[in-house]
Amino acid sequence: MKWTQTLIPTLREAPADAEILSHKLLLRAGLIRKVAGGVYTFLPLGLRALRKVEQIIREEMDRAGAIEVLMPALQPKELWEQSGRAETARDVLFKVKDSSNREWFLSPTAEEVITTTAANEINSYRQLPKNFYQISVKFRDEIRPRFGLMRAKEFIMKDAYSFDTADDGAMASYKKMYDAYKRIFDRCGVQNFPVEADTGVIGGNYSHEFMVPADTGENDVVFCEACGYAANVEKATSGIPKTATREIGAAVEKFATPGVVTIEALTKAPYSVPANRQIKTLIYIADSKPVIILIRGDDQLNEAKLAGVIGTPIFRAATAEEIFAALGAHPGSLGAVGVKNISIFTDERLRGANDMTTGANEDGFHFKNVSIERDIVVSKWADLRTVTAGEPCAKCGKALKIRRAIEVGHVFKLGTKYSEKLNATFLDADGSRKPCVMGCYGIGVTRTLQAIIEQCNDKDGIVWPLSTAPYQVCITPLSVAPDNACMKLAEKIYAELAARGIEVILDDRDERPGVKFKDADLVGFPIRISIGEKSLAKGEVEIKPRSGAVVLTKSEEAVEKVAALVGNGLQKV
RNA sequence: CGGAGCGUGGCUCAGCCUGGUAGAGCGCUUGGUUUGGGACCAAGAUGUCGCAGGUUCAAAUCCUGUCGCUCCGACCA
Repeated sequence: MKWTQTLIPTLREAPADAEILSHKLLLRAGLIRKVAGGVYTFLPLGLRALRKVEQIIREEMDRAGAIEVLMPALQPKELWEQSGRAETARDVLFKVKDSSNREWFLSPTAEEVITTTAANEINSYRQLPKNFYQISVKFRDEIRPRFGLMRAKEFIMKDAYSFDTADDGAMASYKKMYDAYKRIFDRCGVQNFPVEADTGVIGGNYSHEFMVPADTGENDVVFCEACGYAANVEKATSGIPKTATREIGAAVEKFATPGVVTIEALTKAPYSVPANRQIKTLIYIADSKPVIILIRGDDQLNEAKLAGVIGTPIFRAATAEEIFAALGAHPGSLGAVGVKNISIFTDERLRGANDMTTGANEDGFHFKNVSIERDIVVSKWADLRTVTAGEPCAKCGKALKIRRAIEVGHVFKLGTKYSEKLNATFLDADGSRKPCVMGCYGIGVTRTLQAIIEQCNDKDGIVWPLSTAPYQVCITPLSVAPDNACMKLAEKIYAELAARGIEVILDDRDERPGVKFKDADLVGFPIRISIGEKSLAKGEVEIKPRSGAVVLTKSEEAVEKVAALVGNGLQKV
């Protein structure tokens, strides 16, 4: 490709609405342009890099035995009603109507469609297992798109769906995808690691996310350097001790706490109740009914964990009015002592706790000497607290750490949730009809592209891994006059590299050398070949890896050396 | 949806407080001089100051509404 033929609109300054480095570089290097918030056009260079990521995914999915299909973005509303997700996923669904007023959803994923396909086309255990995948545009009605391609309304995703006859087969399919994901992200040239994950509203019971470490990521990952434990903070647990049981049998006692409405205030004189001897009482509305959540005063509720036990995907924190209606007191004076007819979910860390202080459901009063199991009717015990850095690892006891990361892939073991609802059944060898056991596996392709840039850059611009660079080699003749020796040699090397299947761009712009060098660095081509009159007079050209030093090379050896660099993945000249 | 901020040429921004016929740098066009890390000189082109309404002799500037964008929060397959 000739630079003047394509369009690479580099920018010296980043548009003001780009916040994080990778977003700025995407714009400055001329890879994408914003059409609207969360909606982007891929320009030629950006598309090439995107196709590289897609191709790696295709190769690894194919290697893992998955088969490619393409499903519609436009999906009938009825299908989503059948699975129940029209309701549970309503906030992220783009809804459209056609001219005859029929309702459609723009697909954020395709469990419904693929499961229907399986229901129609798979009848026998002899046809299983199967794993279908597609790479396609997906839509999500993001409340707040941000960070360029990271969180967009429209994005490209690879989604795959496995169908097995039984649990052990489903586990094997899951493992294949897990291994394929590791290969995919390694090949993309980014640091990545799998973590145990929450399953969210997609359902299922076993899941891992693939994370790219980055301070600008939107996930907190808890990990243990000693034993390798790693989990999304939504899922993570620790070996933190339960609340100490004390040898005090005194009865519950009400005491006045005028104006005290925070845990913090109660820790101070004259009350001096440490936060770890307080019970925090939170009210949520689940399916229109109030529920009480109890956690220790020094802990934070983990809503993802709560979602797993509360029994409905539709819940939210209660308003002050709803709280008063339910308990007769305002936030800051709430408690569960003596409460009946409201479900009480209690964090495991409070099991056995006594000598605790909590609100009395009367503004301005608290109870002390509260024993959870004696004084409160707990509906369900569960792990509801959020792990914090420094807590002991549940597996090995060493201190846990927390870091930010970008979620680029997610694998789920789904079970039979969708196959039952959408009748994806098969006739087993024993003649019985069974639902397929499913798994689903997503990769945010456009997000992965940005994650690569977020991780692979320096002060001058992007530093593409060879595997995902839009072009592997950029040839920079310092003079572009057609009869100039530099340009003639550039054309020759260009043709020879291209003939070897190397992806090469020739910067044939009539620009000053500085401009060309700056642009090549900004865009981040892995290898630059500079051809100037000074070195050419000695029969040499320069080979410069993007992140390495210039190597002077005899011009007739340049093609061979660059081909070797590309061939061995840029290890050495 | 709650809180904060911003909309002025392709990009970055000044001007607004204190109303008086719209500016700078970069980019773009033309000519010339340059030519190994974002050159220089000269001459140009490019704006309904987001949109609508109001106040005023006069509005980029003040007021109201509206749309869009960004950040924090809530949300997140």
